[in-house]
Amino acid sequence: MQIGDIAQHDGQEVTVRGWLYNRTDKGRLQFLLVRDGTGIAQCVAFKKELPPEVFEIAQELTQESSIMITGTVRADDRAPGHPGGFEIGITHLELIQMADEYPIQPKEHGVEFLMDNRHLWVRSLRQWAILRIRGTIINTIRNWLDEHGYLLVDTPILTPAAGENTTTLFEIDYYGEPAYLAQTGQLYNEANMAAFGKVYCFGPTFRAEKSKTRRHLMEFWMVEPEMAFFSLEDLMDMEEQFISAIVQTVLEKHRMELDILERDTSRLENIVPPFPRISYDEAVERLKQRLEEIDDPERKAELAITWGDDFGSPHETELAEMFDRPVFVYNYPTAAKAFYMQPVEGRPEACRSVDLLAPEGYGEITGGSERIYDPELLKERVDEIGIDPENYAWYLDLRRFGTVPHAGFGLGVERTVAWICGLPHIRETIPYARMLNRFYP
RNA sequence: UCCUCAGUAGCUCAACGGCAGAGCAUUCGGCUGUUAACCGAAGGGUUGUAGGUUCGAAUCCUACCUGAGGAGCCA
Repeated sequence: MQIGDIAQHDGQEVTVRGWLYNRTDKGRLQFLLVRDGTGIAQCVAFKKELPPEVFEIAQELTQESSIMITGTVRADDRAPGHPGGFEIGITHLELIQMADEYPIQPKEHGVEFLMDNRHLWVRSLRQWAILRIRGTIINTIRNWLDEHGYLLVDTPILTPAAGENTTTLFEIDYYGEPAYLAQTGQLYNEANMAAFGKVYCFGPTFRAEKSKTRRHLMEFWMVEPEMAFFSLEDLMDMEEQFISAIVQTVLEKHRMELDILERDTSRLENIVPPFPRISYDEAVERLKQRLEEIDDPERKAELAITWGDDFGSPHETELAEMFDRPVFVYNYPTAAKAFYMQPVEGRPEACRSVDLLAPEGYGEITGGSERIYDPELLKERVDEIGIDPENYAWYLDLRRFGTVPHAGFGLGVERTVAWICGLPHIRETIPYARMLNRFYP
């Protein structure tokens, strides 16, 4: 039996294989909290009802010892667990291994200690809940896209040049040539888009930025859809459907996990289309208005803004707090964005780009745009920013052979998990976080 | 890279210029309904590293190391 299905086994004799999560020693009565990966169940051993050698094992079990338990499931309101309300009256208990003294206790620990013990920390209840939700989010991303006519077309991780010129890359040695870990699959996506219409890539992405915040990882997962004949408006329509489906699926499948995380789910129920849409111009105006209401000089300096500045995270948080669901901000200044973004008609200083800001201070979870499809203009932009056109020859080629208007975006999986789970830090949203100065274990 | 804060028992913390302490974990004893159980006992320390001030430093000063929070950059 799997503990997750315990309610369907009331009154039956079952066998559970797993690990001891915690034990309460009441002398002739032992409460064993056992986890098997699908849930946690209380197993009860009475001295009177068991052979002495079996009870003795129950009495001596250490935290995280591996065991096999046979017993009868019974409903009992007092029984803790996930799901709770049922417990197993032990009739037989077999020890697989008596675990050494386990470092992580069911109590508060510091971040450094927990990260050093991440290989064990993933067994803990909160981490179990988070990573199960992550699994569902990833699964939903793929299902939704597959069901809506998108084809998964993988893009390379080892690449010969920068995807964009703006961020730092991890360089590696490729048989004597420099190569870089991919920071986006987007340029390849554009080639694939012309072959399959609607495509997406989904994989790890690497950024060697020296970022040290609750929102950054050096290695993170990103899904990047790219669609032929899509306008910026089409893109926003699609994104709000897509994001809403992810949130609603988690709500449907993971009430128990959200409960473990003490997530306020009323904030998530709101996440349905349509999402508010404001232009960058309007966003700047709203921030300026907001600034007039603020007296604290430090806060004022943080939120100061003039047209042309990219938003920092204080700006994003402030904007997002004005709405009860994610908000699209579109038409950013061209100078603040990547070279391949389509200019706004008659207004070259702004481009057809759109970021989606999550509520509750979680910041940018998607970033996308219409791409330049005119070959001359794209060539101009490549020359302008001074990157070597030779590295981009194949990319420029795409505009010579049947170029079409198209658009796409990238969604950061970990930021999405952090937002949906209501976590203060992104490091718990990925099994093994790679951060500045930390890549063990 | 910049700013701020913190490193004391396996873990979480106290002691803030005068004997190095508690809870949890571990070991031993007690308890038939615990929810991070409880009660009693025991073991456990080069106070991050190096230097300095002082009769005396975990405590004050300097440098370094490690970590955390924030900024920038971004998903």
